[in-house]
Amino acid sequence: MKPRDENKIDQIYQATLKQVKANGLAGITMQSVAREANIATGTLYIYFKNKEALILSLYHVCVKNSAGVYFKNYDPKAPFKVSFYLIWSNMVQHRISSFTESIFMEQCYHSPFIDEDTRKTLKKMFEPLMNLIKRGKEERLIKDIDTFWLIAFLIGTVNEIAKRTIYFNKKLTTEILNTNFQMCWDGIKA
Amino acid sequence: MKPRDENKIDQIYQATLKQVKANGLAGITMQSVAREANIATGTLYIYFKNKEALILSLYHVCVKNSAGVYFKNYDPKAPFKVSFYLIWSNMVQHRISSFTESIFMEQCYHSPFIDEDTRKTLKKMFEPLMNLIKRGKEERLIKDIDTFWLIAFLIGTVNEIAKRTIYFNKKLTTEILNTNFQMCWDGIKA
DNA sequence: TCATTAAATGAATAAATATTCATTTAAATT
DNA sequence: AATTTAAATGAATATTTATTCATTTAATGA
Repeated sequence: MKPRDENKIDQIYQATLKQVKANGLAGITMQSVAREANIATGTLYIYFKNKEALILSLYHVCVKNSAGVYFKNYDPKAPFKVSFYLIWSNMVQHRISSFTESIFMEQCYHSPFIDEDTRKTLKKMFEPLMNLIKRGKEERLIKDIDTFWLIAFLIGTVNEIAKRTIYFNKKLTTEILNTNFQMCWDGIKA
Repeated sequence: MKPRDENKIDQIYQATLKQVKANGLAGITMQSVAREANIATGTLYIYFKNKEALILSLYHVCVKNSAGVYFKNYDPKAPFKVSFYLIWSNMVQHRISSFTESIFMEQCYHSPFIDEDTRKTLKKMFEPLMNLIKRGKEERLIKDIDTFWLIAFLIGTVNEIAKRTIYFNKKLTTEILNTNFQMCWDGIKA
């Protein structure tokens, strides 16, 4: 018997991301995804039940991917600021290197494809970061502000740096990264 | 002769925004917009040539609306920090009170509807803010960092505060607003 | 009041898009 | 090499959605 080409799923995912980046979630069609992936339209339906399943499945893969990367090399025993810098910079770098995934996730968030439950799983992704922030407050290193707003502050800066790096075609040197981190740190430090 | 109901255009805009908030740009159809606006599908085509024209036209209205509000009550002769707080808080408040517009604009940005030129008009909107930032640097009140990244920092925080206020159904009290401003200010101050 | 004119309607049609399926292809097993 | 099995194909079909248009409605001015 003929086995599945296990590369194909990733090929389809990549094609979908590319299409979403170019035309938005509103712009993708099953034919355009198939064309981009160099496969027949019907083949999509061997790997995914329908369009919704494809999008949803890709969404979950993207969420999973991010979560892992954010905490790469994270050592909970390292000093607070070291850990904080690591995670902050992981987030910035991942959002830049996986920018199409980020856009895709953002667009999914307000779409008929993602339901309320799916939305909630996103929250769990940030639990280790929440714990780190709490630790920073306990150690009196950062401001005694509701963790919710401290994280809002972080995520906001991270997102916008990534967006602008891509849209305005900037090269994010270590110097620029550190300058941006400095603003962020000064914002939250006690 | 029967005159046009001049309220109708706004009615259509509001219906479109409501639909986009609920289902994303990928989820709207001319029939769903018409239903939401309590008019017949055909009536949409009296006011707009086609779907693309409707979306594009609404996009321009939204951009125009934001630009004005951000600089409401702005007095260039006021002290820097006063002006800065005013504009920052105008931005936060406008993004919250016009959240559907914000989502819509964000989604349009990556869609087949908006072209490169249209995208550029967004940049002009922030020119007065750029000038204020430059003044702050000249007065040595804020860090000597590329205005581009200072603005990225601001916009990032503003966007995320607005998003979270809405998504997590928070009440943005003056106290919380000021706490958030403090982080932002500490981040950019010299 | 009546005639005129354009708005408004919504069913009908056109166009775009998702999905299916009969057929072909190719890997694996005998 | 022949057989089996599922993948792959892409044209055909089903479905959804955009757009049109013959008809009705209502505001205006003669």
